Amino acid sequence: MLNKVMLIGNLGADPEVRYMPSGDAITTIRLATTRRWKDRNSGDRKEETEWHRVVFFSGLAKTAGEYLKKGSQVYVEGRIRTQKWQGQDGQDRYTTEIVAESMNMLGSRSGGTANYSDNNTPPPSSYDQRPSAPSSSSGPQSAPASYDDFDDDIPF
Amino acid sequence: MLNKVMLIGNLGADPEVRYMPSGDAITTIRLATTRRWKDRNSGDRKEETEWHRVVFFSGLAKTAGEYLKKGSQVYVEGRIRTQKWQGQDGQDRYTTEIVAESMNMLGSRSGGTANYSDNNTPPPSSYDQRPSAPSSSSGPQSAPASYDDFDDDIPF
Amino acid sequence: MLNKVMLIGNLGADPEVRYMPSGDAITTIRLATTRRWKDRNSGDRKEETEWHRVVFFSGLAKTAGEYLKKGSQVYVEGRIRTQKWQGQDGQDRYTTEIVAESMNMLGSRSGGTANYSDNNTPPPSSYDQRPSAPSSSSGPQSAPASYDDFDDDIPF
Amino acid sequence: MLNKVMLIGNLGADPEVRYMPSGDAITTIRLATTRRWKDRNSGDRKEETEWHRVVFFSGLAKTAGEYLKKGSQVYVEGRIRTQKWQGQDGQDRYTTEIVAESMNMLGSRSGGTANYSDNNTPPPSSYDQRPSAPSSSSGPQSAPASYDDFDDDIPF
DNA sequence: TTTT
DNA sequence: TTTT
Repeated sequence: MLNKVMLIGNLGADPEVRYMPSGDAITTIRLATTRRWKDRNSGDRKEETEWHRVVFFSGLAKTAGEYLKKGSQVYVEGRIRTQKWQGQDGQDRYTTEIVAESMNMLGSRSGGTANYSDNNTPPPSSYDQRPSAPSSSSGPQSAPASYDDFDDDIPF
Repeated sequence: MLNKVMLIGNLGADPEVRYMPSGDAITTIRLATTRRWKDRNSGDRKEETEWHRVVFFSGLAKTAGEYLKKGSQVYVEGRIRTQKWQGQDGQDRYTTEIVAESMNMLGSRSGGTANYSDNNTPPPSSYDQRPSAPSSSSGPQSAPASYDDFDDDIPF
Repeated sequence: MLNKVMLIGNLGADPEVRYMPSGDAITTIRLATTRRWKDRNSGDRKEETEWHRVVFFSGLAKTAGEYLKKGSQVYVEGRIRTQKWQGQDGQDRYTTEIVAESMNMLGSRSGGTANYSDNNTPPPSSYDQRPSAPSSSSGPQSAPASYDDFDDDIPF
Repeated sequence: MLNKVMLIGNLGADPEVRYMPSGDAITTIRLATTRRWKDRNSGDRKEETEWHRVVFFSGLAKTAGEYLKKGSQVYVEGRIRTQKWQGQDGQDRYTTEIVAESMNMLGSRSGGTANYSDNNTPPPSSYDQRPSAPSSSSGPQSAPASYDDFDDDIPF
């Protein structure tokens, strides 16, 4: 019942943003996580880089598309999803990806706004997707990417 | 920016349920997690049990209060919170607890309804708190503990 | 740098155990995690089951092969790994799996030994893989499945 | 049985390093995690900072003591531990802390060696504690802080 | 006491 | 393809 993925890594390229007929954004990134270890016998340092396809929906997609870029370090939390599709040869293929449920930009101490676009929007340091909440960022060209549209108020 | 706790353990006692003036429930449990290891030198088996105070709010509180009981095995995800208070001697004291953000009852394959109260409500196997959503379970004595009141629909 | 997966689910079939030339076991399971939610518009209950291929090595493989079976509920922690291979048509294919780093059998209070094989070995409730430690449980037919072969002693 | 904590935060002060009679280091940090949300009714932005006491042992303690400093952003994984002690008034007191099991320095792209001490040691970007392995980095002034002393080799 |  |  639990299907949770937590990644900290760097983007191999700028995000790709697509749009749904509804106007909702879908953003995809390629995220590298590198594991380092010493070989048990030889003592050699080894490393292995794993590339993850991460998909963001709704408000998260907008934020990811705006603030992430090639090289960014990011924390992503989400779930694993494997999708089945048909190759041109008619055979089944499977693609596994991470559906992001929240993200956090990391290491943004150094630059401040310099890491982000040319306006002076405060950078999103934390964002939690709340798919059920009404998409409050109404209308085109609303205020730049409020990255915390939803309430999180817990009594007491 | 990340403050996440994940526990799998058993309740040491039945949940305690309190009510706010607003009528919202607040449920508290004591959860045991046991770590087992072998002593490096002696080779002896060792074990250590840690007790956690876990607090549930809103809809989660209702569910936890209804379905959990002494001995139940449960997965809890949440965050750490330390609260300061004053002892009678005027000195500062600190209490650390886990604020639950979601939970999952475990091991409920065997019994089905037997693990729960006397009605034949299907047991809640997964529940995600969405504090911002309106508390839809309207009115007293509504249908027994809808444990997934909120939408989670993600486009595509 | 972080690549972490946490799953709680049930096995869709008995584990498959293979052996390396070295004699080490490699165990593979198919694990189902089910997500439930309500459709935002229709209000309908929905659910989606995701199947994960989980691979265990070394001591973990032995334990998983011995104690897990079809239907078992288990907690698995590990990392995502995608492997590339060639189809018969010469095209690249990718398979994503979870490399297990620790596991926990769940819900085994109720049943006790009934959930396990015919001897009265206590069930493994927690196991941490320590790949670097020597595989101490040497020889055939050693004491039944010591599931915690390695030291975890932390000073103080 | 699972007792896992994952934190990403910033150090409020330089680490404190103590030494055991055995010579092993024990390092303690204060780590801030900040949660931000919007008030449900007023719509006001709110934030709350939680301070965590994190304790590192063995090799991890050495690394944490050497490379972390006030303001550093770090990922810490560990477990919750509550210790009981007696106040001067003879009453029981409890202190909850996080026992670190691994850590990762974050956001160190910008600075490179500038974030670290005056030698040109490569910064530790990932470190996993393996308490059971022999503390191989023996002797004073050994090669500067090998942050991955232990083997992690997993057979295919 | 950190950080954004 | 990223990063250290």
